[in-house]
Amino acid sequence: MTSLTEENYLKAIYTLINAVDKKASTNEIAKKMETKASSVTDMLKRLNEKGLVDYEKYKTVQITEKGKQVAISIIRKHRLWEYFLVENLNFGWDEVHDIAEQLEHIESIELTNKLDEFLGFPKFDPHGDPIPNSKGVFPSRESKKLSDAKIDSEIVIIGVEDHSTNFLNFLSEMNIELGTELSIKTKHSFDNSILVVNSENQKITLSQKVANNLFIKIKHEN
Amino acid sequence: MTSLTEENYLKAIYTLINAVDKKASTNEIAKKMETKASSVTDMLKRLNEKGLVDYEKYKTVQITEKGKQVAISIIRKHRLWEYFLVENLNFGWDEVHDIAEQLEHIESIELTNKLDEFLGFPKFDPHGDPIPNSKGVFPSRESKKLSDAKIDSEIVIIGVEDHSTNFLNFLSEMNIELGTELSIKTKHSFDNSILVVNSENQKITLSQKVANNLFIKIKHEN
DNA sequence: TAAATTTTTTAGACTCATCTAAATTTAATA
DNA sequence: TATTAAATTTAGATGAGTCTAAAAAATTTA
Ligand SMILES: [Mn+2]
Ligand SMILES: [Mn+2]
Ligand SMILES: [Mn+2]
Ligand SMILES: [Mn+2]
Repeated sequence: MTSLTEENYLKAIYTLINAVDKKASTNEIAKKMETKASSVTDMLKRLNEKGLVDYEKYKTVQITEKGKQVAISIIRKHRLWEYFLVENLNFGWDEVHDIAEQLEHIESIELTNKLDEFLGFPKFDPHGDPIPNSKGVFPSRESKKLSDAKIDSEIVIIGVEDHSTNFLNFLSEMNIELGTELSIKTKHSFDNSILVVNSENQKITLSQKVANNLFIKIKHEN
Repeated sequence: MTSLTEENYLKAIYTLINAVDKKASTNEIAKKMETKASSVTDMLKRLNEKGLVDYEKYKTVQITEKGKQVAISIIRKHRLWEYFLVENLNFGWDEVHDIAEQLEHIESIELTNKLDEFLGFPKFDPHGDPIPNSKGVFPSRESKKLSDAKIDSEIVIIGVEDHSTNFLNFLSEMNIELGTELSIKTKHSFDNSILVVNSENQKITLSQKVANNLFIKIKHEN
């Protein structure tokens, strides 16, 4: 039995460990969980006791296979529910995260799998994040960023790195969503911003920060 | 803010008060909540403090308008989710209650209303229980029991009083579900059992206990 | 390497929700 | 009405999860 709180800690630890150049230190976990470092220490002891993490004091924590499976299962549910909310209930992609934060803790393997089937076994959620299957395996995908795209190439937006409502709203204003096709026109070397053109011939200038937060698939490299 | 636990207590108190010949005594609440009377007393103090119930010690509790609205909102969510699970995810009507017990606590009025819309604003859940609308109003319905049906009348099963998996399984074995049409043939006075015939000419004998747990609509009274 | 700073852990306290055992009040019965 | 029984509340304890303040360890800087 894992409590709602334990599940949230495991998810945070898992994503911290799997992010580049980040480690699951007490402070990092506290920041992600919006709690205090002392609370994290308490929880790490408990998770260690339950065999969900390997923890020795003053050393950075490692997640066990058991803990990893819990984390992946929570991520699977989160992303499936987000997909449901956007595709079936007509929510915007910027409105679903908080609701999915609640739904991801509903405990019923049968429910998760039937939901997956009902949705048609989607591989990616509304933000382009991969959805692990019922065995916990993530679909693979080349993950290039818009900032890596070459001039004159044609690309499709397939995901976002930053999931904040702020960023998603900004993209909507720029007429960018998942599936949007863009041609790369110019890269300005003085600020690394990129000029792109969409299928309706609109010119859009995107800052390096924005380009760094967009995952793409390359259609053509001229 | 109402916690998950408070919501469950309010739902229990509400249904106890609205059931015939039952009052929301400490012991009754404890029985329904599968907890101890002393825990109930603690919770009643807290709910009273929050203005969700009117409670004075040693007197039976009353629910306030505020508490009633919370309870109805939980019931609304419970029944909408049950409907979704049966209609969209292909669960059986005997499998959905426990999952709905979890889903009913998801907090998002927008989600509830969008789910309602997605489902086509259903009026009754898979067990025939009325679903309150977004304003908390229950659809009305004549609620006759099968045990009240007259000989030679034709009726439709529209609901169950007993929601236990046991009873629902039994009904499935008897080929009875919501919408099943039956003709009342004989009432045996010595044990009050009823002989009915379904649309496929199957003869089914139902005990008084069963007949007392089935809500019906009358189609014909010959 | 020693001092200063940052990170992490511990100690102790708090809330929510629960329990058992005992005390109190209410209801039933003789 | 007095006694007994049942229902209810109080007292005190526990566990999960959190916090602040202080101590201890690790890291950085001089
Ligand atoms: Mn999300
Ligand atoms: Mn997502
Ligand atoms: Mn139910
Ligand atoms: Mn129901």
